[in-house]
Amino acid sequence: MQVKVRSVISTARRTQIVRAAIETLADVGFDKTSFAEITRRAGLSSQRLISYHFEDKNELLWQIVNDIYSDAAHFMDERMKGAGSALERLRTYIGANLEFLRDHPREIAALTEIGPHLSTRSGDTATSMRVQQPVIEGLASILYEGQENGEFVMFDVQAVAVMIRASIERAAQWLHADPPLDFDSYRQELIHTFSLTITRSRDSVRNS
Amino acid sequence: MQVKVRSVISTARRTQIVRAAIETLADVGFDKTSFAEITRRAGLSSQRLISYHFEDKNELLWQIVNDIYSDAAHFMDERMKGAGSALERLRTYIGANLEFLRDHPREIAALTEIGPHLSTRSGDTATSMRVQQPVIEGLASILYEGQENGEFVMFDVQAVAVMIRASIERAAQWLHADPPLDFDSYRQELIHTFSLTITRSRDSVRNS
Amino acid sequence: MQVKVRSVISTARRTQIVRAAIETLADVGFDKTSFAEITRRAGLSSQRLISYHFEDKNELLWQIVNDIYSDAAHFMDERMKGAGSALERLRTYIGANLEFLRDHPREIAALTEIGPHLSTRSGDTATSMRVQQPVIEGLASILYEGQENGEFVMFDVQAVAVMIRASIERAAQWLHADPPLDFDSYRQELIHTFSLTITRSRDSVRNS
Amino acid sequence: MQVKVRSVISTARRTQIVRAAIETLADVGFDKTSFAEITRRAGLSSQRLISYHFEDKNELLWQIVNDIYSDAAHFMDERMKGAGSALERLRTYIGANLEFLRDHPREIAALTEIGPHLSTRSGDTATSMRVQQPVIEGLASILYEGQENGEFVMFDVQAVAVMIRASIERAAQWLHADPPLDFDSYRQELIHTFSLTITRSRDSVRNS
DNA sequence: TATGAATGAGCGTTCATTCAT
DNA sequence: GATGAATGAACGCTCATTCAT
Repeated sequence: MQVKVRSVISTARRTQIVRAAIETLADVGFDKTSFAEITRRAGLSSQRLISYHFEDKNELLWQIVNDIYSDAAHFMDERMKGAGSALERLRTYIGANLEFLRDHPREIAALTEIGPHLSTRSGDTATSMRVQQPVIEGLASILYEGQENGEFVMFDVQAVAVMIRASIERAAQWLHADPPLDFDSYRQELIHTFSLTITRSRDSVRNS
Repeated sequence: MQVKVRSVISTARRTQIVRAAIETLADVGFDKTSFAEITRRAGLSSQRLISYHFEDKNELLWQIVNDIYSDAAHFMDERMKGAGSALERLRTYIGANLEFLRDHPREIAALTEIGPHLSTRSGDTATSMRVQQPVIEGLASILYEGQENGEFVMFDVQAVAVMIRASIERAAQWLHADPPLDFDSYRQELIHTFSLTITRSRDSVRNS
Repeated sequence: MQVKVRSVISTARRTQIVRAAIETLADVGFDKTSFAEITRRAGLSSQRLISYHFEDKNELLWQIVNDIYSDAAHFMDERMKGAGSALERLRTYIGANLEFLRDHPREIAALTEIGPHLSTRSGDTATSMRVQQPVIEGLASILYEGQENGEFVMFDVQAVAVMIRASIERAAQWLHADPPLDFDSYRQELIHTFSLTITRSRDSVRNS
Repeated sequence: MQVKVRSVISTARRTQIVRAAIETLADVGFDKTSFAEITRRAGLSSQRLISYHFEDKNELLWQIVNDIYSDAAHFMDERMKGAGSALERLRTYIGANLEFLRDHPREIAALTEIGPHLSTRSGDTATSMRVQQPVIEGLASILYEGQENGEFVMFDVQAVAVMIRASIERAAQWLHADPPLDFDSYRQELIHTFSLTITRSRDSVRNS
């Protein structure tokens, strides 16, 4: 796999542009995030600077997504280090995720805006599913682990993973809504709810 | 408030256009849903027909949203009729919602596409929050009711309502993903999880 | 086959634009013939007028080519009417072709400029060969006819047809060069040369 | 006239670039032959390398043309050495020209692409005439010679020279067309046709 | 009620070239 | 001798909308 070597100065410029693009996306939304608008906000000398440093708009978008995902992954790894049992891992996972959301509202907003507009590098129709799938799987692996070692009861891992991710991600928009969701309360309810459901047998109550 | 009177023929045309717009949105996404594209797909005589029957693009979008919400509301009302207790109402609410999602994939897809692009009539920055707020409140009222009559324990209603809505709405994209989520299983897990959390006291287990 | 119906006014506009495009191509060459330049020269109110009346640049190009070919075909048909024998037909063909070239220098210049830049409607790589092939075949049919009825001797029809077309078409640029080619003299030499070669047996002199 | 002195290494680089440019022109045509594209194909380290070694694009184009013309001239000189009479010289001229075309398809393709885009060094509008004029004159001198020593009859030398050049040059595109022109047959017909016309008096047959 | 015609503003992208080492 | 970085100008094209019947 060919890895492009970039100079220090080039990398710095790319970082600057990515930063400006994130701010622009968060402020005015995807539709109005044109190269011209980014240029304006970043105070770049020319719009051409962007197309000079990025192959095309899609490459810029991917760079943004990757940068943010890298940050998030690094943050998560740090937090997950101390976690032992599957239950503890799950609680840490949820808590850390919510904290990242809370502390990086603009990055998350940018991600949300970009979501539906990502094209695969080969030009195929984009599908945000493809980006979310591995995220779901990461969470699912924690749940499987708990089931295997007997910490958790049996349940539909896929379904529960989707619910947890949905509940985490949806928090992003409500945390900065007006009035905002109460962060600590939401985290507690979220952790409580899913700790409960994965530790209580489905035998007793069956519902249509 | 001024209420516009429309002739039968005008209403029929609007319906036709709304239908075509929904199909277009579901097929090609928001970005490519131009008046020209809708015109093409609907076989309309002129693109001008759309701007004649709708003030502007935003009005068309609102019409689509309102039409679909009306359908959904009507469907929900029918299903909620027989439900007695708050718990039963909640379970019916979740189940009916999921069924509507499953049975109206194209309408939901259209709604999803439109979501981030709705502007208020006054031209202000759009906020999908404003559309979702009353939906959350509708659900919250069921939860409050259960708490008041002692069916449910005390918990953060707002938080739980958000989680439930998130879990419902996120189902839409996974139900038609490849491979798809198992509908019945997802419904069961969803109902089970939230039935559990609203009936079990938070006293015992406190988590960070 | 779907035939687009155009209003009188639309057709007039298209004609006006095609005319302006021909003049522009003849004056400044293909590279500088942008929509903006055509707009300027034609005194159009907006560059958008062109993309309104033509699907894209390629459609405009094809319209130009077709219009000129139609004119040429009509002119040729008129002149060929009286011609009887194959030899007479060939001489008329050559003479009429040269006259059209002489009398329509700007159209020919436009055609020459467009030549290498035509794309097939399906977007495939263009090949000027595909446009020239039928022209060669039209000429070849005259030569075959003469061979069959004994007016002409046997020779490589394809080769001679290519030479005649080359000699005709190349005249276009020299007729308006500085100093210009002498039209009457060129016509006479051209007709003489090929009348001779198609009526003299190849038996006697064979050359490497 | 100022003659630029170039180092060995500089000359080698120029040659490399010229070669890459020829291949690019032959493969993708003039329009897509940008510095960036040439750089890519040649595996050059930077697009800047081209503008470093060549004043501007036009100088690169002229270098290509001159290089190819030099090759052709050298090839022609070799072949023409043995030819004695004017007729023999003409036949050799035609044959050798066609062979060069056949054996250097990519160079000829490059030349054809460049043709209409050459500008004079002073920046004036290009004229391919100026490049072709001396070529015509070289051929015309053979014809004049034959007329003067009585080998050929009297005819319009300019006209016949243009026809011969046209017939030679047009062969280039048909030789590599699909299906291709038969090379040997075309050469024979070409030589036969023009041998004939320059040795037969115009007195007898006069045509309109 | 419907339509054709027109339009200004904006888009991402491409180009050869220049600046500064 | 070579290079990275930067740049203004232009391109074809798309958009929702307005004008005028």
